[in-house]
Amino acid sequence: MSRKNSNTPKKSRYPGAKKTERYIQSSILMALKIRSSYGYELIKGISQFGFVEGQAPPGMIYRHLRDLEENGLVSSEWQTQGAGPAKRVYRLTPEGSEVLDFWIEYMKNQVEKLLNFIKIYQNNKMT
Amino acid sequence: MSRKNSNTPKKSRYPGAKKTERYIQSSILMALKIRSSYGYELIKGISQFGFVEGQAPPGMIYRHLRDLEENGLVSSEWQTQGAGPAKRVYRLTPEGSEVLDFWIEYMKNQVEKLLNFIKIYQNNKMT
DNA sequence: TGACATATATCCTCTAAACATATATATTCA
DNA sequence: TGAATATATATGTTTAGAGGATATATGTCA
Repeated sequence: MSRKNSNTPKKSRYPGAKKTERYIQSSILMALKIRSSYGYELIKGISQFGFVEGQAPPGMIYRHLRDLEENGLVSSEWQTQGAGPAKRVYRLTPEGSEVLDFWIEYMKNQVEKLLNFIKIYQNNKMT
Repeated sequence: MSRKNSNTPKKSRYPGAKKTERYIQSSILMALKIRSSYGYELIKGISQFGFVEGQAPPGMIYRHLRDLEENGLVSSEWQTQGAGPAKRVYRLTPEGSEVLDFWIEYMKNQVEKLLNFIKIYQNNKMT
C-alpha cells in the first residue's frame, strides 16, 4: 500500500488511511473480559487483538476508559500495592460484557458484508 | 440492538452507532467498475453492495465523486441525450480500478482481523 | 540526584460521516 | 397550463471519533 508515496493524492481516501474504524472499545472490553487491567497495560497489550499495531495511543485508551466507566461498562479502583506507581485497575461490568456480545454480533455481520463485497468484485473482475 | 432505547447511554460507542466505516468510496468504485453511472443512480443503487441501507446520502455521494475525480480515480462527462434532465456520467479510470484492488485487499485483511477477534472471544467466553 | 520507567490524564486538530439545504430540468396530472 | 412531482446535481454545516501533542506524578536505578 503506497499511502506514504509522495505522489499519492492526499485528499483521496485510501484503504487503511486515517480514521479507519479501529475497534478500540471492543478491544478494551475484550482485554478486560480476559482479565482486569490498567491503562498502561492496555496501551501495551491491546495490539494482540489485531486492530492496533504497536502501542495504542494513550489518548484513545484513557478517553475510552473514562467514557466506558461513565456509562457503567467498566468500573475501576486504585491499586497501590505491588511494584511501581499506583495503578487504576479496571474491571468489566455485566453491562460491559453484554456490549462486548453486541460487538461480536456486529463483527460477524461486518464479515458477511465484506465477504459479499469481495464476491461481487470477483464476479465482476473481468469486466 | 437497543441503541435507540431511551435508557441506553448516549455517550458510549455502540456497534453500528454513528460514524462507522461505511466504505462509500469502495462502493462507488465498485459500481463504476461494473458500469458507468451518474450521481442519482449511484445514490439509489449502492445499497446493493451492503454497506448502506436504502438510499445513500446525496452529500456523501457527490462529495466523494468530486474528490475521486479530482484525484483521477474517475472521470466524468455530461450526457444530455435520453430522457430526463442532463446526467453527469462517471467512468472508472485505470487508477480508480487499481485503488479498488487495494480496497479488496484491505477488506480481506479486515475479515481476517475480525474473524481472529471473534475466535479470541469464543476462546475466552467462559471466563 | 538525575535519568529512565511506569502510570495517568487532558487538550487540540483533523477526518469522515451525518444532516441540512438549495437549485435546475423534465415529466405528470388536474 | 400551471402546480406537483420526479429526476438530477451540488454545497455548507455540524457531529462523532481517531490522531497527535502534551503534561504530570510516582517509582526505580545507576
